Amino acid sequence: MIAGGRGEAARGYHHGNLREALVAAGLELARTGGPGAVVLRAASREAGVSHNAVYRHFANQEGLLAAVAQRCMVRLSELMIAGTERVRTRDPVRRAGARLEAVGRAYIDFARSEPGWFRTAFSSARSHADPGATPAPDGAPVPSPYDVLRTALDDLVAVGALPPERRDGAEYAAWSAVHGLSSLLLDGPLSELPEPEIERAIGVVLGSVGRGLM
Amino acid sequence: MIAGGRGEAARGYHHGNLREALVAAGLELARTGGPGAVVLRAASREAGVSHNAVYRHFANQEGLLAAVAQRCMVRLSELMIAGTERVRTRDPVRRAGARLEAVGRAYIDFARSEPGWFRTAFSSARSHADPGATPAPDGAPVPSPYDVLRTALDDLVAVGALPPERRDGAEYAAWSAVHGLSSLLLDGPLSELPEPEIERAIGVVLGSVGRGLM
DNA sequence: TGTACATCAGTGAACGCGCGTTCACTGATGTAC
DNA sequence: TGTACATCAGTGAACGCGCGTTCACTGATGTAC
Repeated sequence: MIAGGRGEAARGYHHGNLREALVAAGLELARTGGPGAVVLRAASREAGVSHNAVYRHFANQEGLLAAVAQRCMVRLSELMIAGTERVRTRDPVRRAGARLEAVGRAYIDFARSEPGWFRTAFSSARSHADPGATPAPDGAPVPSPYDVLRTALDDLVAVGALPPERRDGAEYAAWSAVHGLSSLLLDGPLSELPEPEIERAIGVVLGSVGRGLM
Repeated sequence: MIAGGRGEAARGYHHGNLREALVAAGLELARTGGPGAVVLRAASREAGVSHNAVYRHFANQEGLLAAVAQRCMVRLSELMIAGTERVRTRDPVRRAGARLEAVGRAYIDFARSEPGWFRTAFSSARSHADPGATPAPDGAPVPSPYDVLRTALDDLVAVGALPPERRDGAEYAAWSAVHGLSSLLLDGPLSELPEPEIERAIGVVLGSVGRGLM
């Protein structure tokens, strides 16, 4: 009961897990304000700590932002994985197709329901999504969104739904379509579309991805 | 020789065309630094004028940025139009297809060659690309990028290359793919791809757009 | 078990920065008579 | 053609803001003996 997470107890001079608290505060800031809102002083304020305590755990503000961005990327991955796992279709061919669609839908859902996090995930100049697995928040490695997409495409080939000669580069097409729609819905002209039209656009894009691969 | 544009002459107390000079300065700032670099004081500095003179021509900094963003959007439109006009194919069906591809390629080229302008064009919370034609820099109305894309798709239907029942919503699919690839190449993980692989990705995406429509 | 001491994780004050915006102003321009 | 005056487009000083970062510091923690 003493050393527990965020409770009042054991909050003496030493915080206990300030790094984690700062990332959590940064996530809260990013959620509403996007990457620009992840500022050092606000994060430390929210963590209840003087602002230069941050330098004990991060090289500078950029380091904090990078940690927050990576966390956002992990959340995206988790949602994509959860999406594929929710598919219950029995037929292998149809299941592989449904999984690819679920991956895309999860991506777009994340962007729409958590725009601040989505923008933050892609804010750091240099990628966090690209290289294989990222060290996860709780220790277990989490595949990148890119990995999740690749797996879905590989499965499509395995069940014979995607011709092997079309597999090469297919991630570019699928990823671009889904990422582009997400961006346009958040910051572009499509942000003003009424909800039913948005749903239709999502359907069109996901459908076109499927057909475009064949 | 007296009232000419940017020359030394006739630069008395009154500037002559300060609004235009400020937008030009803003464009220069946006070109290298993106939307975040379009700050009031730097723009007025570059225009050789005290910083509060800006308020004679724009309500505030946001107004200046909006004007710059709109100009970026117009440039994108112009490049897309120029791209379609460069197509020389005779056969109507193949020409319509080549034009759509040219539109997409121009879009991606703009993003890659002028990333600051591309980001600025899509920076304003509310759209500048969506509604019909925008009042152009020199007076003549310029169709929005969206208009250009629509025209290309309509042509595709007109020549029978795109089934009419596929026309509806087709702009979402095409635009998303091309915008998504542009974004991923600028700010996402794809920014680290070697040049030949980037070319391949562009080819894959444009090809998939074509197939996805059919 | 007790003590000395190194290390670590915080504090608090201060720095300089560029920003957007407001204020009262003044010099230039153009128009009415 | 000349003059009075309103309007307009700039100036210059000042405001308050929150930011990132650095400095010298101090209280807490853990370890060697």
